[in-house]
Amino acid sequence: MAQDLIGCKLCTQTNGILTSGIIVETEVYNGRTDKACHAYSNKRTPRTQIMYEKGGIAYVYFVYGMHYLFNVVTNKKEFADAVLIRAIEPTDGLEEMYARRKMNVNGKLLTGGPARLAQALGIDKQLNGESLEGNKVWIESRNSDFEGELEATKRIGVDYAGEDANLLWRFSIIGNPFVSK
DNA sequence: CATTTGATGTTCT
DNA sequence: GAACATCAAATGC
Repeated sequence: MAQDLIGCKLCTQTNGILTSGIIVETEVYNGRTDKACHAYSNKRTPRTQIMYEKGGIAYVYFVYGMHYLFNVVTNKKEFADAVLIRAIEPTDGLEEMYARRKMNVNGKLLTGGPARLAQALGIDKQLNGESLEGNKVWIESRNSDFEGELEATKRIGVDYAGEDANLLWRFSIIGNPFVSK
């Protein structure tokens, strides 16, 4: 799923304004075997509950006191798996993204990074649990002429997860300028 | 350039 | 009370 999502277009629409971007970097989280997952060992808390729903909805959570991160819930009901969207390449609604990010130039600082893309797309906890088939947030299929080449690397910021920190569960398009380094 | 540090609040123990 | 799937500004070369 994480590999298939790359090249697809993530879209949001709030107050009638469309903003979107092509997904260029993702990470996998597995709720049964992965110490880096909030739902590791099938842990259920008010926060993780949303990951146990049937796939096709958003999991949005807050970290470091100031950032929202956007994930796609991917598995069957009761199987808490998710894919974190780490970077997108902006396509629609550039002006709105500049305003939300308080910036005025396109580049990796606009949407390269999980908290940056969430801010650019206007994603916050109100979208937690939202269907990805609705009209607030959705994902469009990859273009048939998509030619990006993927690489698998270690996940970012999960050193606390012991050996699971070494899993090659981060996927990105080789050479894409919006991918974090 | 690289590295450090401060901002900030929700979640879980 | 500690940890946290981060970022940007400030510092040190």
